[in-house]
Amino acid sequence: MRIGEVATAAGLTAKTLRFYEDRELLPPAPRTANGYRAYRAETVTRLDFIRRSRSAGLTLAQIRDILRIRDAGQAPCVHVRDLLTRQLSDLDSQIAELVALRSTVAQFHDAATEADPAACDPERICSYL
Amino acid sequence: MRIGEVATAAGLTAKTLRFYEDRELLPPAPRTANGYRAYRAETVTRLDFIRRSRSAGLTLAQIRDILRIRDAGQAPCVHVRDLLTRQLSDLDSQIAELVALRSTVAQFHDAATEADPAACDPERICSYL
DNA sequence: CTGTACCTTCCATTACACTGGAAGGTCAAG
DNA sequence: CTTGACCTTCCAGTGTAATGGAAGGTACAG
Repeated sequence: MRIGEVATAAGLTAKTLRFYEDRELLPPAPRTANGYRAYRAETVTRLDFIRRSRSAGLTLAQIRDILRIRDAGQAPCVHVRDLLTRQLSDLDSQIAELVALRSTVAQFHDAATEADPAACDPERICSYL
Repeated sequence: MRIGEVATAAGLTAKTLRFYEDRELLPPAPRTANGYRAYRAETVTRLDFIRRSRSAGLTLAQIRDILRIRDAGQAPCVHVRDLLTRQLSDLDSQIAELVALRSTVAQFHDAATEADPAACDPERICSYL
């Protein structure tokens, strides 16, 4: 399969596949006589895995590490479990941060909605913030 | 006041102040005979405003726009109110996205915790994802 | 022979807010 | 006279995941 075929099958672009090869998520593809990349059909499966992992919010570097373990012939279970645990707690922190920010902004917003524009002190630039 | 003094007073670095000048959050500072930037004490107030705005999650471009309005002699109230309204709804979307992602990851994580590593199919790379 | 649809590499760019470093000027103290 | 702490400009890089485009090679149809 040529790069465009694989890309279409995986719902990506040829550019992205070359980029993934550069980032070592795909092994260097064997080439045909004219220099075109020649992929096996399993590559689509691998790209599906990458897509699922991306949808779990894993970075390309994290996915690359999982793939390296699998490519070394080992089961990446333990690694993946740890990754997901960390990902969960990262998400919890991020959500907590955003919720806190939301409440700060909501306060500013309430102040801005209720306050009297005439009370503004130009020195302070904006009395709502 | 020289740049280092102002930076220290505002809890920033001289680099950041030059960067803010470049991004037009600070007007070009007047210079002393030797070319050093000479700031008035009010600059610290302006930087405090910038800090408060940053802590509300506003971008430097948004803050720059507020400052432009104020520098033009007008009260930026209405603009700020709109900005905060949009900021609130942006935050709500972001939080919703992260919460959804968290639930996806939690499912993967539960699968990874309960599943049997022996059931892994190397072809699929990782049966948890 | 030409058009077109592919493919190749390499370099630059996007958004965000800085940060690092090079190369050099200025000023007061010791 | 040198050391050290400042200051100046300008260029490049950080991290993320691609995307855009130039310049050129390949394959096949009409």
